[in-house]
Amino acid sequence: METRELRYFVAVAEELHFGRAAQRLGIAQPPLSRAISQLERRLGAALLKRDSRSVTLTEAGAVLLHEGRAALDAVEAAEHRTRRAALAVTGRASVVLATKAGASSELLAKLLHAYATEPGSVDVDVALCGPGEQERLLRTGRADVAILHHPFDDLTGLDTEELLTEGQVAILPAGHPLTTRRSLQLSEVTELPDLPLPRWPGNDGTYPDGPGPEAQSHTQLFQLIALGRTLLVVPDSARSQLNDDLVAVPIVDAPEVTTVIAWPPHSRSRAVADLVRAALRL
Amino acid sequence: METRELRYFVAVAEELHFGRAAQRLGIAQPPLSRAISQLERRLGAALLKRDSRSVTLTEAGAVLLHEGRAALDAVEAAEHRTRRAALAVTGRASVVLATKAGASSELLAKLLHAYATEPGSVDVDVALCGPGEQERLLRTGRADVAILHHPFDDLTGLDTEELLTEGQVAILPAGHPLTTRRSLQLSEVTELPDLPLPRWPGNDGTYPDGPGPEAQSHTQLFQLIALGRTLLVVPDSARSQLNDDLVAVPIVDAPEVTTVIAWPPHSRSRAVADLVRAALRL
DNA sequence: ATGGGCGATACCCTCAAGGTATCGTCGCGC
DNA sequence: GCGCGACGATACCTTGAGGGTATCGCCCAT
Repeated sequence: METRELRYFVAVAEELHFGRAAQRLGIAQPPLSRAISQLERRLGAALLKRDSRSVTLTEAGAVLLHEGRAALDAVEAAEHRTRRAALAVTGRASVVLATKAGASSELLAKLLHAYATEPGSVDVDVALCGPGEQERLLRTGRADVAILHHPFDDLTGLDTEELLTEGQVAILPAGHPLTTRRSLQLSEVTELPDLPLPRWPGNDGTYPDGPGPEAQSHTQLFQLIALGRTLLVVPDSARSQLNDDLVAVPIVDAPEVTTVIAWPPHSRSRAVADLVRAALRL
Repeated sequence: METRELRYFVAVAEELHFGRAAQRLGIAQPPLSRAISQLERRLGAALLKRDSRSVTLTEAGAVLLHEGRAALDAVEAAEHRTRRAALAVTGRASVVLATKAGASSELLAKLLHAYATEPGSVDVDVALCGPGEQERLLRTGRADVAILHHPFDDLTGLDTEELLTEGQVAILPAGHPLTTRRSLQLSEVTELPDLPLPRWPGNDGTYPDGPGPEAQSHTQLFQLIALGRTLLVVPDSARSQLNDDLVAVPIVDAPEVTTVIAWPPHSRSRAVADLVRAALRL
């Protein structure tokens, strides 16, 4: 199977529409139709059900969509890592560390400092990512290490070491009635009519429906809380970034959040190993 | 990058010889040379150093060899799993479980029984593998689950659950002086001049050099031990397969062996999940 | 009934991938 | 020191896979 075929199939499987998929791929629709049916013939499996008015995935098609995405990621990763390995020879080596913007900043600062003072350390490029984006960077080889948060991020297929486990707190506007409490239940904050949870853009850039305000950045979000428009449930360490307008109250029954350092399997990079070791020593 | 290019590069990188690689790929040498230099141009990186008498990998080339193998495995896995998903619809579904021939047979029997009695269980095809082979089957999608043994098998990039941790014993011919001992040190058995460790064929089918006898199967191996030609260091549970000719003596300082059940990341198979759950209940 | 949306088919064209012949270079043996 | 042989690169040709345009067939909505 060629990666071109996989890319074609993934495009159709995602769009569920040959015309749009072809447009996205920058080719005409007929060659795309042919490529897909050829792929189906070679695999000996129906991947799509063409229902004259709509296209749907078959069981096998759903499998190929998942596995194919992973395979395309792996190919892309091979390409990126090779390019970066070549760069490292003709000049300064560097590692790319992906981290969620605004999360674990204290831990990150300590890590960077600890690593930088090690002998043989290289430059660390920090990539500040939106939610879920870091995982993608790791899997496609655009990043070498990442700071992830279990159970929010999907760790399957990545090698990880746990760094820190902590509870979660609710971030509330100063003066809100709940700020007088010493602790809260999760159920008390998720369904507050006066403070609906904010909505984040999905991977396609659109917002889910709901009552909460649309958020783009952490600073904007904190401002929205201060204005009494929403609230937030975050790991304990985020307290350090609060100002006087905001109050944190522990939520006793929220799932624990584990901050992990993650890297792609089979990583042969000395720098990645050093970074992980530095992180474990913190 | 197309998988064809990757296959070409991996072939050359493994053979370190354009002619042989071309032969292996079933094409002529000139198009291969061209394909590789084209790949190098597109990546903007030298992958091979052509030293007029020999071909060697550059730093970037070594990275691409590793990552490229993983990517090719992922593509192959996508193909296999799709085919099997299609088969599962048109007839009986099944899972392929890979296990090392002759290892953990008791645990395996219990697992298969426990799973078979579960509601909704499907047929389990057991693939008996040579050393290291199971991992490959998993990564290339020809198997869905595997029983692996840490630290012998490489678990990076696989999801695992631990099933059993045990010490190791030396398997000696009955009557050997060491069989009178209640326990042994690892150093006492690895360098015995009268009982050299056996040699297993590598992935290429050839045997490494050394004094020990060449082994092909476990039964053959046990016979070789009984004949006083070699000895073996294996996990404790292998004792159950011994007959009167053989004696097991614990080795106190051998690394502990953990038997794990492993499956590829992102597995969406119900049967795999059920198998893992059954294994954990043992 | 009919027009429009959508995937499949028919047919053509182009270029990239593969083949053959040959060159350039470098060890090595006589 | 010379020529031979091994090996990768280059030159040039051929073919077919992949892409484009035009059009069909089918179904649903109006």
